[in-house]
Amino acid sequence: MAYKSALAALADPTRRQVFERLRRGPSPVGRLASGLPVSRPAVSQHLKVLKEAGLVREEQDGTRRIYRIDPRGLGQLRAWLDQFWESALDAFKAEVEKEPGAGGKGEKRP
Amino acid sequence: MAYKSALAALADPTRRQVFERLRRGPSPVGRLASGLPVSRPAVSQHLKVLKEAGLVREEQDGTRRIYRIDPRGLGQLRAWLDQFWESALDAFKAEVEKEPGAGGKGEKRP
DNA sequence: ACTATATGTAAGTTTCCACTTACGGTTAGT
DNA sequence: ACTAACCGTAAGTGGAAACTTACATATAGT
Repeated sequence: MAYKSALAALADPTRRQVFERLRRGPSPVGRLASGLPVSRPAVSQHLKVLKEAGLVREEQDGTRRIYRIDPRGLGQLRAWLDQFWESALDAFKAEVEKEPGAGGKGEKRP
Repeated sequence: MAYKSALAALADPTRRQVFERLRRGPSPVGRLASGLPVSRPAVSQHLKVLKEAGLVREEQDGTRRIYRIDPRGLGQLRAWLDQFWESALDAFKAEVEKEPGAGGKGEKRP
């Protein structure tokens, strides 16, 4: 049931920027904050939300904390999405089979 | 770039309930609203957001509007997620290969 | 034509959240 | 021990957004 917090976390634009920046590899907080239009404490708060959603992992290295993407939360979100994906495809297939002869409104060359 | 609005749309709990209810098949607005803890106009507003995000489709049938899940927005969201999925797996693999002999902290049977 | 049903929209309110500034804590170096 | 660097947390504030009530619109049936 962690897909809920993952969705809420990735909904915010700034938080998404932080997350997308981590896609290029692990990084300490200060480096993430530089280049972003918000303050460093804001980035810290965003990282906390991402961490609680299972989307990032934290590792201490001396005085800095290295953050990296955690595949766990990503996997749960993907699994949740796939449910809808299969349902939507099934429904679409069933609807196409229900219309026998013509192709419906989307007919090619009238 | 529609994955942004899709994420924002699915972040809200009530909107997610509407969307998950549509997973069982198409439905008019009134039926969606009954059984939800919010008013019917609220559901209408949520459906508008979901529609603009490409997550649902609308079809008029007499005096009612039938809503159903639209695979388009779902697909874009899935594609965006897969980028991170592959990146995260690559990074994880590279990190494992970087530690040669021992298995790190996760060693089995010390 | 009139009524009832089903839905979208406008206006207003309240709650929540992203952000900033200020502060405290921890580690490395001299 | 003292200083500097790096980071998390607390408190406060502005703005967005989810919700309700009230109103407008369109279709179907008699």
